Amino acid sequence: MKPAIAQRSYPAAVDTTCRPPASARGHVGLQPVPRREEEPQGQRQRVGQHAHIFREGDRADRMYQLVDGAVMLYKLLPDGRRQVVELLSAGDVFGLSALPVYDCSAETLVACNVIAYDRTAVEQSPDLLRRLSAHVHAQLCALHEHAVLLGRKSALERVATFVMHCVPGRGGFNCAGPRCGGDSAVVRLGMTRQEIADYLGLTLETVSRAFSELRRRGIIAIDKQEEVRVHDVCRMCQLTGAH
Amino acid sequence: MKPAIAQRSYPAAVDTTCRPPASARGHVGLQPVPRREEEPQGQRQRVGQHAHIFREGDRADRMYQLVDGAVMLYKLLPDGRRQVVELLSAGDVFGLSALPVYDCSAETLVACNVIAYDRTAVEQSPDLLRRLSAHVHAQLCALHEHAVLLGRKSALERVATFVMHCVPGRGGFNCAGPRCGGDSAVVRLGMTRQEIADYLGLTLETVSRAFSELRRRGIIAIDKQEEVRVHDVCRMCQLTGAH
DNA sequence: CATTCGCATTGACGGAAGTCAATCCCATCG
DNA sequence: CGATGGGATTGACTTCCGTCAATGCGAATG
Repeated sequence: MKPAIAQRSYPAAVDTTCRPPASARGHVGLQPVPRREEEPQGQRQRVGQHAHIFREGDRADRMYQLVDGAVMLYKLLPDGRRQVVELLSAGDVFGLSALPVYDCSAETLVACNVIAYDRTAVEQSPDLLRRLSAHVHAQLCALHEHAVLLGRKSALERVATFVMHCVPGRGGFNCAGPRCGGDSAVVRLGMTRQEIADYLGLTLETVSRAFSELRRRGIIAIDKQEEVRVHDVCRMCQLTGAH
Repeated sequence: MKPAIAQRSYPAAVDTTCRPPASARGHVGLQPVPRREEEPQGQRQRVGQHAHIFREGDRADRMYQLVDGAVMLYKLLPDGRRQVVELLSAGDVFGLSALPVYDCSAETLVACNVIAYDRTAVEQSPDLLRRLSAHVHAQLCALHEHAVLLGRKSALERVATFVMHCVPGRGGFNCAGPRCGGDSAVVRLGMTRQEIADYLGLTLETVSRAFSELRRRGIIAIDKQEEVRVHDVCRMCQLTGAH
């Protein structure tokens, strides 16, 4: 009956609005920080690690831009399956919604600084809107790319893509640069296997096996569990399926 | 070696820019239509069925809004795997890109009317930008929802979700309305099994089997291959995984 | 009417990835 | 230092879905 695709499930959402359980780690971590004049109508805030900035179903009266750190946006199915729908880094915009409520939850992966804007203020400031739009368009492209990953890539390709995505110079999937030499790189993942799995549409076991397979092939070494040394960036790049 | 996930593949893209083959059905179908004054800086155009409006890798100097009809946006992997990343209907915006080239291809499913805007014109018209933003935000939510489908749903759930998405009154996944009575509905899919498969991250055989399974369970009847009669909308809704 | 062509359906089979469960590896802490 | 616990790894088994191939079906065409 229940699909075998269910993966490791999260505590079931309590009601039909898909609000995640309050038992999730971390809690409100928003701390107002003295207003900075560079951000005209926004309010700069500091958020602790593993804290929720908002949850699916909350009233969407504010939107955010990430100054530094990393945030993940995720959605839950009522039976507890989770999908991380976006990974955000500095500059990215989140909390936009066409509806009066947020369509997903936002949780920090590390301590972050964000700028919070009133939703109405954004709509009334053409300048602000234009600046944010550029970021939104980039995120649309990233979502398209991620749909390809989720819909068409094998587990190994997904993990390889994810690792490449974490390589500093080559972030954002544009790893087809002219000099794709066999140089190495060290990558900090900053996410647990479970979080990676929920981002890649896999289970944590499959993610772990993929890492082991990459290690077995001599493409990576796993130094400190969260730290991956990519021996041959070029070979890794070819495993992503995009080249 | 080659992942078993490769599915039925399309003619391999010719170069590293992932430009789809010119052999794809349909061709340039843009026909300028007399300027209408309701659309300040846009140019209204008619596009034939199965025509490409732009292709992945083309210079992204224009963006579009769909007036009526249906368009699909897709991306190709170099080995020919295809993923339809968005299905667009009236009002939706497409052709935005953070890069100077389009990140995906746009092909009409039926004859359409579109409004084409110069990219620069949009960026300089606050009013236009604001109006389009609302649609973009809705599309972001749709992409999030689709990521959940691709990452976490079974084949049957994917197909059920797709069919529900086509039910007129309940489009856009908001099928949890108060009166979810056992009423029936007739749905025009307007896509081949292969196109549906490429949208849902499946193969056409799996899509076909899912339809057969739904028929076997008495939930739908397939009248004219493209026309599905949903006997019990409520039961169908429960199969989507979202309820 | 018979042919053809594109698409859909169905079956048999295999493999990639999910499930369940045991073990391992650190980091933290009493 | 040993105990504890959260995460990661690995193995055995299962299953969903992809692959390959045969057949069906309706529309268009000669």
